[in-house]
Amino acid sequence: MSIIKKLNTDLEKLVESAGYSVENLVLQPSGRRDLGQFQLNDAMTLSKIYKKAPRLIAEDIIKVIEQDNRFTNINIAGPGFINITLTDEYLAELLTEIYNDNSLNIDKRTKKKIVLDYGGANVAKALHVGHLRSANIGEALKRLAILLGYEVIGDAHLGDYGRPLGLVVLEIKKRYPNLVYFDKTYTGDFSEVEPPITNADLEALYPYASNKAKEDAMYLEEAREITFKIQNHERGYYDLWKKVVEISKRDIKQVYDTLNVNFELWLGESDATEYLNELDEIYKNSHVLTNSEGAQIIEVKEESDTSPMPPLLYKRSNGTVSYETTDLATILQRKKELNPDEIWYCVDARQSLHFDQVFRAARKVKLVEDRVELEHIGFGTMNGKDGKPFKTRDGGVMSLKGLINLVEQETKKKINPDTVEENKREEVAKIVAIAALKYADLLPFRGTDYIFEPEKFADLEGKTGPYLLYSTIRMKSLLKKGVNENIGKITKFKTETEKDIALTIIRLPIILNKAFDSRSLNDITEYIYKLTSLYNKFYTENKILTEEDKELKESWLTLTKIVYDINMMLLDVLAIKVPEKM
RNA sequence: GCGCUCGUAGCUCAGUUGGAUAGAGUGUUUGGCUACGAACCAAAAGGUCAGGGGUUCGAAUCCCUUCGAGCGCACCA
Repeated sequence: MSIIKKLNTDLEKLVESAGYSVENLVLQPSGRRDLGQFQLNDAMTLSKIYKKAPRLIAEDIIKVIEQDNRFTNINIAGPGFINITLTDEYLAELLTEIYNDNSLNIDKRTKKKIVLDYGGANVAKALHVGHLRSANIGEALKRLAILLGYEVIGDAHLGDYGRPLGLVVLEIKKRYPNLVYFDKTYTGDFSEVEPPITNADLEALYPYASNKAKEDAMYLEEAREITFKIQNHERGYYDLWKKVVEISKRDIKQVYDTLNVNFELWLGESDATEYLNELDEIYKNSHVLTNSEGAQIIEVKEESDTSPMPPLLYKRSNGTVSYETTDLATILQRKKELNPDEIWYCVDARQSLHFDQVFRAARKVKLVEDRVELEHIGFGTMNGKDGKPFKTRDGGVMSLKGLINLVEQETKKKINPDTVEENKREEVAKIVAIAALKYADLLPFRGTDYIFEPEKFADLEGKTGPYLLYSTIRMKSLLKKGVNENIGKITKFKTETEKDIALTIIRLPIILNKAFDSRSLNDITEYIYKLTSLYNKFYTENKILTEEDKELKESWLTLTKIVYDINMMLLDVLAIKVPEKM
């Protein structure tokens, strides 16, 4: 159990010993730091239950708290706020404990297995700025969950199955009609044939084919037929499609690597197709499929609905499966192959209706047991200044590679030539650029839209990734210079700033829990900034290495080490790397 | 039309299981490097929390309502 949690429990017992039963007592940082470090608001809530003036209750409570020598400066203010301060000795003791065992500053949870579906990459399409959030949030949530004791399997779940692939294969056929893949008389092994296509070709092919399909109904129909052929594993088409996936996947993986995003699984929609027959059996036997305008649908309305709920499209009238259906097949696949306790989808919030439908359809036939949680972790759209999904000046989408490059140009200019060797500057500039990008992206709350400005990501001062890296490296540098000094015990504080740092440190478990429960990283990004800026203030207020009071010097170095360790841990959760120097 | 998400400082965003005086960053003005790394630190100015009503000891937060924005509403994924 974490120190802060134990503190809450202890106080809860104290309040109970005063004659009041209280649930989930929370020691909050005081809004009036001039009156105390923490505040308890429970006297006001209790007054309703016990029908007694809150000030009288507060007086009863402080009488017992005063008996506990860990607390000091206990007072009542306003309608019944109880302010509490920890004694310096006790606070110092807590910090020393944390230094010796950082598990005292984290609340582990009971282990569960989570399959996390994130990334959102599609085959034959370049990753663009819209893919940034899913990758960043998904990867960070994964790492956070692991830190808290879960087992997490991240799956890229590539979009490798729908009409886009039909379009791409069709366009390849138009341009290279003589490829053996389209030769019905060819009987050889396709796996040995390399199509003359690069990833760059694919990225250009798809938009071309997509636009053409919008104008040309015949073309669209042809693409549909090819999609159908691929889905039915027709020789040649199916094999070419597999090659396309392979080429594309290599490039996608490279961009994710740059972003420190690593998937345990690289399955795609198509990998679930081997479960389609079984899925059909399940749905047919349950008699939930109905025909509608030639298509098969599943009604997912529920009696409790207060608004219309459209049915789920199970199979299109032309026989192809919809992506609702591949998602259902994927649930079945994950159930069979991984048997998770929870399945999370880190996907754009605009798809909430889709997931609502899929989850309902899955529940309807118990594709997974009721205990298995299915959760859509939707995130907001990156909009342009006009409030609409971001487009570049010429109306196109900005590629992720392009954005990374842009930020890297900025970080390159600021690398310190005195500390970073010339042959490492390129690499360091990249690490710093990725930090800037990821931190800026994780700073707003997950669920709301935010305005995307490339310049904002290239901003390197203030509340930014580079600020955190710079500060953390400076701490490390300090610790290195003080390597022969005593470290390991905090015995005293000299300034209020140090105590603020200490109080921030012991609140870490609350932040981690809140971030996890809200499935958003902004609590963590805010917290690292808060901790770091407090430390920087302390750093400029005091000269640590030349301090003559030995105990104070040891306290300061120990405090530095704790902050440094927390920063390293949290930056790792955010999947942000820290360079040696910058 | 129905539904979802929102509206907080010039700009970009936090804060919403109801707590005291609504916070950051940026921008503007100003001060601090012969000092452990100045991508740093400090200070000032900047608010009708979209408008109105309600609930109560207390509302940016909960309820109602008006206005405004974005998104979604089966044969794309």
